[in-house]
Amino acid sequence: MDRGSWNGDSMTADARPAAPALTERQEARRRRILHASAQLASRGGFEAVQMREVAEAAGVALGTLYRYFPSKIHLLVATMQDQLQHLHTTLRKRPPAGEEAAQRVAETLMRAFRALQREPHLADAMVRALTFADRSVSPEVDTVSRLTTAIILDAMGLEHPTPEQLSAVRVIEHTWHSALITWLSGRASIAQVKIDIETVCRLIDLTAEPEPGRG
Amino acid sequence: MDRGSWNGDSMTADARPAAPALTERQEARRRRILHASAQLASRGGFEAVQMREVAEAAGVALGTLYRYFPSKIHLLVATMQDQLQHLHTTLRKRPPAGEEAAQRVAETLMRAFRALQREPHLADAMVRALTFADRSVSPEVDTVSRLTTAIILDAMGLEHPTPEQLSAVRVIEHTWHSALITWLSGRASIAQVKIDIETVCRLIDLTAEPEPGRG
DNA sequence: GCTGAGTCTGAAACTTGTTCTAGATTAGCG
DNA sequence: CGCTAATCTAGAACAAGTTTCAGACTCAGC
Repeated sequence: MDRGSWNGDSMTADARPAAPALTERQEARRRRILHASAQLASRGGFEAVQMREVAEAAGVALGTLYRYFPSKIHLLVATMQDQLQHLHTTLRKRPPAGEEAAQRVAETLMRAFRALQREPHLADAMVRALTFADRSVSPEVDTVSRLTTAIILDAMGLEHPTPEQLSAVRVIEHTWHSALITWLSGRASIAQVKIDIETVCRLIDLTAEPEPGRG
Repeated sequence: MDRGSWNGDSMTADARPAAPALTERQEARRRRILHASAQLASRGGFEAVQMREVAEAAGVALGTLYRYFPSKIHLLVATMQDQLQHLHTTLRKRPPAGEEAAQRVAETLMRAFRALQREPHLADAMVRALTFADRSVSPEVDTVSRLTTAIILDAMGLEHPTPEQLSAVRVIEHTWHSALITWLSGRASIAQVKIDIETVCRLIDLTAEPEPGRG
């Protein structure tokens, strides 16, 4: 059971060694870029996020954009990181209310899903980038994955998941991403996504280890 | 220029009407193209499948390639269709031997997985195309999905699945695609993919309904 | 065999992600 | 303040997917 050494409390998902303390203006540039990216994505999805337009909207030269984010995929995955962090904070303020872990996870994911429905184009851009990412984006995609895992574990209310439970969580994540894709590409309805999420969440019950002293 | 009327003919149950009786030379061209695509993909994955190179390797003009497959994604999804059909035939010759449906499905998917491992670059190209496909490729992606469903249902040995079981199959497919992606991008090991597949296949047990009658 | 519609070819053009270059600006430092 | 290295800018250039077009070819029907 190796969980790596990341501590789940702080929001600094800084798993990259090469993050040498940006100046204030640089931090501002970075935020402008991410904002422009999200804005363009919201308007027209993956294709609408064109690097020249992002650069212009962010008031930054194309070369600079590429210095901050080495590819369009990197940019969109970073955008997703941003949005997920937002979601995580929101969710922590109002945790799901179900009695069973499976219920709570399903509710959490459906809440996230509804948030995505409000900006389907943005969802499209982020999810497509996430699944299209190749090895060069692995660290960033991994960060997103860890964030998602954290959100699900939060909903389950688990501090020390068993390997079995971690596997169930991974499967839930798989289903979550893939179901999103089928919805985004118009091959599955919202109702179907809901059913799939509820179906996969039943896996949690299978791995629910009877904790000593509980029930 | 629209190719116009394809409706005058017999209405076969085949849900692929976009192929109005190719001549022999056209069929040959199509096969050459798919072959070239698979070959280039095997060598260097998604990026190595360059439309100009596919055209040249297939001995066909670029415009012709685009007439047969309106985009690189269409081409690669069609390539996947081809390979899946192959796999399906192979699997039917030697069906999985497990006693439980869940076992058989897991075995089937692991067999498919091993086949993909033999051509990881090809797998990369096909799976990336599949998940990156947008709405314009929905029909083709759907065909692939139905093929996959058929393979899984075959392994389960089901003729008339319940909606619940179909949902489980969809979740298995989700997991299958997404697990493949994490493996291809180097974020999950082969062992982990195996565990995830086995985990999700446990869902089948949950929906295993006794054959005669329902509660 | 001749014709006309549809198809194929070769090549150029266009689009958008990415890279490169030369000069201007900024940040850190003595 | 003045210096130097790093960063930023504008813009050209390059790469690969896609589109377009004029002309050559194929094929079904006469």
